[in-house]
Amino acid sequence: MDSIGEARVGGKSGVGVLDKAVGILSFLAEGGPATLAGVVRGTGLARPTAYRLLSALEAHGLVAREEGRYYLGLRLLSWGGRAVGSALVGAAMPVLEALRDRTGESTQLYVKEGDRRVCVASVERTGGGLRDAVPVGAVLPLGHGSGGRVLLAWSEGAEAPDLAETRALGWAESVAEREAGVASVSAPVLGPDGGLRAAVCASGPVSRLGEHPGERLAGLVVEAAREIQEAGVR
Amino acid sequence: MDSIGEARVGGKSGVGVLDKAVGILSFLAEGGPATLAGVVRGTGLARPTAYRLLSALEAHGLVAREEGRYYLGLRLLSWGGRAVGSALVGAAMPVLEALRDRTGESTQLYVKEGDRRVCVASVERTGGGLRDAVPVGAVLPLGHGSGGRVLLAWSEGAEAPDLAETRALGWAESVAEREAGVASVSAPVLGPDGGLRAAVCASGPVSRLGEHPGERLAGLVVEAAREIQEAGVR
DNA sequence: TGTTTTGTTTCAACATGTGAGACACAATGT
DNA sequence: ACATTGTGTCTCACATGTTGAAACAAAACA
Repeated sequence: MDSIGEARVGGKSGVGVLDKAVGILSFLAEGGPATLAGVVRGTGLARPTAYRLLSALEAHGLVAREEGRYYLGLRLLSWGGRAVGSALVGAAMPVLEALRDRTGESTQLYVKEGDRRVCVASVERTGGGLRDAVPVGAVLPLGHGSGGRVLLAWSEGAEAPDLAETRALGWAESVAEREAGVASVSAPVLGPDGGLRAAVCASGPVSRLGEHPGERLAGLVVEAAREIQEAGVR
Repeated sequence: MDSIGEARVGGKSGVGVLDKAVGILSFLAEGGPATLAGVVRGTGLARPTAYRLLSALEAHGLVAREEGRYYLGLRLLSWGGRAVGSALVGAAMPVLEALRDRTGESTQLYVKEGDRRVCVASVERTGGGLRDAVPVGAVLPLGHGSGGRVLLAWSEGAEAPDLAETRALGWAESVAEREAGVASVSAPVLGPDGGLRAAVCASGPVSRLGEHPGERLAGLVVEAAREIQEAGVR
C-alpha cells in the first residue's frame, strides 16, 4: 500500500531557519527526549547552531529542558488542540485503535490536502511480523493506493467511471500499487452534510492480507468509518 | 490572583525568524483562522514576509490553508501529543472543568519550570461577571500568588518556615497579591513517588471570593488535586 | 591523572531573510 | 461600466541575521 516514499513534510520550505527548527522538533518527536549532544548527532546541525535554536525554542515554550534533556514543550499541546481537524482526529483515535485490534493490522486516517493526502492519525500493528508504518504528517499522492482512491472518489466533481464504481462499492482496496508488498483497504469518513472529511485505512503486507484484502477487511473498515462519522464533529 | 502581566512566551528568543513564525502561530491560535491579510494586520509583519513564512509553515504542516484562510496544522497536534506532561494535562482537563463548575470560578494547572511557573491548562468561568483569564503558556513568577507558593512549598529542598506552614496546611490562598482584585486557592498535584508534579488553582475576583477564599474553596481544590493525582500518569 | 565529551560563548564571514515595489486579480464603490 | 481599493504572489538589491570554527570551563570517562 502507501508508504512514506514521498513524504514531503520536513523538507525545504524556503526558509532555512524554519527548516532547521522543524528538524529539531521532528527529531525530538520521533526519537524522544535528547541531550544537546543527542540533538547534534540526530540532526547533523553544528553544536552552537543546535544550542541556539533549542534555546530559542525553549524561550517560546516549544521545547522544555529538564535534567539536561530537551523535551517537546507544552505550548505544542496548546496549539495542537486548536489545529484544524483536531476534533476529528481525537474522535478517530479510539476507532483506529479498535480497528487495529480487530484487523490485526496498522490503521491510518488521511485527509485530502490540495492534490495530496496527508496522514493525520496512525496506529501501528502490535505484536510481531511485518507492519506498514506511516508516520503522522506523511504526505502521499492521491493517484495510488486505496486511501487516495477513496479521497478522489468521494471528492466533489469526481466523475471518472472507475471512481463512480468505487463510490457504488463503498470502499476501495489496493495491492502492491504504491509500494511493493503492501496491501490496504479504505473507506470514506463523511460529515453531517455528506461531504468527505477523511479516509480511514487498514494496511499491511500482501503476504498476510492476500490479493483481495477487501474480502476480509472491507466490512470492518466501512464500519470504522461509520463509527468515526458518528463520533466526529468538525 | 496571578495574571499574564509578565507573560514571557512569545517575546525575543534571539532568533528573529523563529520569533516571527511563533508570532504567526500564536496569532492563529488566539485569534482563530485568518486570511493572509488578517495575519498581516494581526502580526504587523510586511505582507511578503507573512506570505513567505506562512508558505514555509504550510510546507512543514504547521499551518494549513483552506479556502483562503490559514489554520493551525495537524502536525502541531501530533507533536503536542508527545509534549512533556501532555498526559498529565489530558488527565487534568476534565477535573479542571468539574472544579470550575463546582466553584463557579476559573481554574488552571501550573507546572514549575526553572524559577518560574507556566500555565499548562486553563478553564475559564462560564456565565457572566468578572473572571480571571490566564492563557495556556503564560509564564508567571513563583514568588507571588497561591499557585507559586504551592510550587515552592512542595519543591524538594524547600525549607523556609512559611513554606513548611503551607505544606502542613495542604493548600495555599492569596488575595490581591500578584494583581489587585484577584484571589486564588491552590493545592499540589503529586506523583506516585510523592514528588511535585503541578499546582491546581481556582481563581476569581476578590469581590466574589472574599478576603479568605480558602474557607470556601480549599476543600474543593484539594479534592481536585487528589483526583488529578489518581487520574494522572507521568 | 589524563583524555574525551559536553555545554556555552564569541565574533568575523557571508548566506539568508527582508520588504519596497510591481503586477495580476478580486472585490467594492460610484 | 469604470475607477478605486484590497488581496495574494513574486522579484531582487541589500541590510541584517545566522553560522560555525575556535575557545573555554566543566563534566564524564578511561
